[in-house]
Amino acid sequence: MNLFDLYTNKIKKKIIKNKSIFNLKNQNDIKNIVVETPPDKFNFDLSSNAAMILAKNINKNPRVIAEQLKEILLKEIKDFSSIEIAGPGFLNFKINNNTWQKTIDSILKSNKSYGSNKLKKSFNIEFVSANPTGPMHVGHCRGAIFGDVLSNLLIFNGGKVTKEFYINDYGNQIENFVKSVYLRIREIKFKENFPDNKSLYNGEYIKDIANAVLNKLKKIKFDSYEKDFEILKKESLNYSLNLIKSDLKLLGVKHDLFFSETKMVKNKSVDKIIKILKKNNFVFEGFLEAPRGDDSSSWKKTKRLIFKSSSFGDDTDRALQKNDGTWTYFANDIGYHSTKLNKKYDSLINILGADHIGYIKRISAAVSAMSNNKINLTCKVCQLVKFLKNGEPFKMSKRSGDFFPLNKLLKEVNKDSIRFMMLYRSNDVELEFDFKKVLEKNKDNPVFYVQYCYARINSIFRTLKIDPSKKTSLSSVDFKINNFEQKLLKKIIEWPKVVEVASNKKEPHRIPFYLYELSTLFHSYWSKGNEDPNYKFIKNGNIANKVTLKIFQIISIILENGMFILGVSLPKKM
RNA sequence: GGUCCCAUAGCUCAAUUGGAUUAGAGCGUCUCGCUACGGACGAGAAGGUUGAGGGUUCAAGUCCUUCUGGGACCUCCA
Repeated sequence: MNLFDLYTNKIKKKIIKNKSIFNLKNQNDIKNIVVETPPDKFNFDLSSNAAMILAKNINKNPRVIAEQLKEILLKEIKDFSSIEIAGPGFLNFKINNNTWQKTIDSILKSNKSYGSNKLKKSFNIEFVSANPTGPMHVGHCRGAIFGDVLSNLLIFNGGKVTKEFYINDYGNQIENFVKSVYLRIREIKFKENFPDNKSLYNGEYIKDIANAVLNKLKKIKFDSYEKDFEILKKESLNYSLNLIKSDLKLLGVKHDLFFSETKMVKNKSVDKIIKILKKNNFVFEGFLEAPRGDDSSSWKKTKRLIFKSSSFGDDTDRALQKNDGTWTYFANDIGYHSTKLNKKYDSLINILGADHIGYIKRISAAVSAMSNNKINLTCKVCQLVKFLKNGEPFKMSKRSGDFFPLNKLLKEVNKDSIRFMMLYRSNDVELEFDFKKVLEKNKDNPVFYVQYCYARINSIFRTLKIDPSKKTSLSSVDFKINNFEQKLLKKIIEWPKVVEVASNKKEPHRIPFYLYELSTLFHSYWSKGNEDPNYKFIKNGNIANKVTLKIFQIISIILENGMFILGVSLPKKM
């Protein structure tokens, strides 16, 4: 039930039916016709640019065409009580009572699926993919929530989604990590000093991991790093991956698949795909210039495999092999993405942090090369989050240094507030997260404001002793609405459109903004009753107008569906 | 030197995938409304050359281009 699509199609059909009047030669010429919500000042329910699009194609005055269209639409579509021509040639429509009644009942009937556009596509969304070298920090939080909510959104909209976590359990970083755990164990067991070395991980949490591993591996002597490496690696990675999983769980984020880089390297996925790319001339053997940067001393100009990413929009070609001939991170990632392509998703999506922007072009190039330009990888970037407390930059204790663990944040702020606020910004702007403010119970805090709206609606149903999920038919009732209800209905029919746009543009922030606006209209109506008794919707313990009740039922359905997408709770009482 | 993101009211941000003589919210400022259906709210006012210039379009905050300012990134790391 998307009225905008419904009437766009109806209007197009009527134009095609009367194409001689409009001199319409090609049906393609009207593809830009849309039905939208008119600005509030016009006091109409729907609007369309149809006349202007037609005018453009046949070079006529849009207002003249609007007149002709108005006649035809009023006569042939029975759903409008009036049509007005405004501005340069916009058509504004008022929906008649009969159609409102049908619309309301149909929305109530669709209930938990109201807003879904029955999109039939499959998606793979890779997000978080934090290095398994410790617990999650707050920097991961925005991307985690973004990915999770985008998934919920696409699922709600009818898509099939696989949520994936790529475990970077391979390479130098992992060796440094394992070595750090080993040295911490030596410190605990033999009182050896932990060396001062930049490449080692010296966060406090490494001690926790060391203790846990030590506890589990009681039989091992820890007298040789080389000898114990494999078992140490296995246990350390396992432990930190579990830390990450438990952090994610606290945030309400759950992945469908954890994909190990090591496993993929071992089963030769990388070698296979690079062989294919080589065969297709996307990979060649050559030399690269020494990289800019402070550590070019170890650089050797050796012959290595290079991917022609510049042929697919990247700025330069990229190395697939290191000095020693082993695969680069990029090569492994190509292997990883080839396994995603093998699973035949309609669309691949990666959620990245701002610090990985430079990586987008090359991995997108690789996906294009592997799929013959058929699949493109959509990368959504989440900009940085600035953490504040009462407007001041938040500083961690000296002990923990720069590392701000996610679970510490979760101890101060509940998951609902974190989730909602992390989405209350477009993903490509920096976000300020003040975790004093998000706990306030007032209008400054949008999470609360939306939840409060729902609580108020439920209080009405409690007062009336009516089960909010019970639906009665409107047909026998006189359809009468006031201006507040009119505005609410206008907003209500926007919901499927909001879901559609958010889903198409992959911009989940549109959901909380919409819920906030809907709540505003409701709170405004509620307060009007105090000012003017004519607007009280309960009179003598009974509902004054049954239509009002249905509108409130619909609002609560939308709030439920919206908060389901956001993964935020919605208490009936506060 | 390069790539990408951002710039809208005093502050923080929206803006229906290019729409409407009047660009919207919240906070802050000023004014007003409560023993109610839950005031944890609401109503009103003031506040703008949408960073600057040029272009495309019937229509530009939105697209293209140049410039200015802010941010992220620029290993064969992960």
